[in-house]
Amino acid sequence: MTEDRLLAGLAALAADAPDGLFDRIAARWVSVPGPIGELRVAFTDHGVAYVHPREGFAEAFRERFGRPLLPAARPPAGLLPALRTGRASGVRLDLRELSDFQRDVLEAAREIPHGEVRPYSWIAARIGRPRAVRAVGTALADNPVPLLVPCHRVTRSDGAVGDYVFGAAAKERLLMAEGVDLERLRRLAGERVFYLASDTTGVVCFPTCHNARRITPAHRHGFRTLAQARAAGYRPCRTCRPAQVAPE
DNA sequence: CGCATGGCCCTTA
DNA sequence: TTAAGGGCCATGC
Repeated sequence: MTEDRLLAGLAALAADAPDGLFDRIAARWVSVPGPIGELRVAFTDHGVAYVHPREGFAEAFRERFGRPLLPAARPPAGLLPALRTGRASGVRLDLRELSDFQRDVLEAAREIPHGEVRPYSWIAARIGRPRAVRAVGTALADNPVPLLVPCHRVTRSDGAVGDYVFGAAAKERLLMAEGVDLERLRRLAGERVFYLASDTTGVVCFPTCHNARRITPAHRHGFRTLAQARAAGYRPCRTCRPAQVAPE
């Protein structure tokens, strides 16, 4: 269409423009392998701006950003290892289009370690808006850079996996590939256990916290709420910070 | 213990 | 300016 040619023309002009101009006008894209199939990734000089399955990528990008796209010769620094390992700390992100709230949500989600999960309410508390739980879900649904911001590691407080921008099934696959024992989490949730404590350390954790995984069964105690764990004399783990959910 | 309900808050139309 | 609705949550049967 003529609109596409106009955009392509603008992009070509922008590509030859002085430093800094290009990424205010356009973006580049590459096709890369991802954990759930081939992905296309758009980026600017500021970092990765968009991650989307190959199917429908260009249309979705245009709808969202309304900017021209040019193919890139090579992926941005750190992208391939980030997607291969699921640890994305080494890749820069371009989140300039987002609201402050959305950026806060994504930054909090980025703190969740590989192989672990946290509730939506944990994110809400972490960014200082403990009641904005639904809004957190909305912000994650709009995450422009899934996988790099691991929104698949945000799950529901009742133990269910919850929804995902690429579908709940993909979320489960990603988590299992990271070593999250969903079966065990479901079993615990069935017993209404959402926190695990150790009577040797006196610390209470989220079940997937790497500190919780090492608790010897004989010393492990499950709790339904953080308040109950506290009442039993446990203090919240400083690594997984379950206190974020129920401050006080 | 599964389901319904009211609550909350950010974004968009 | 307002209103509606969403990757949720806590509570109450």
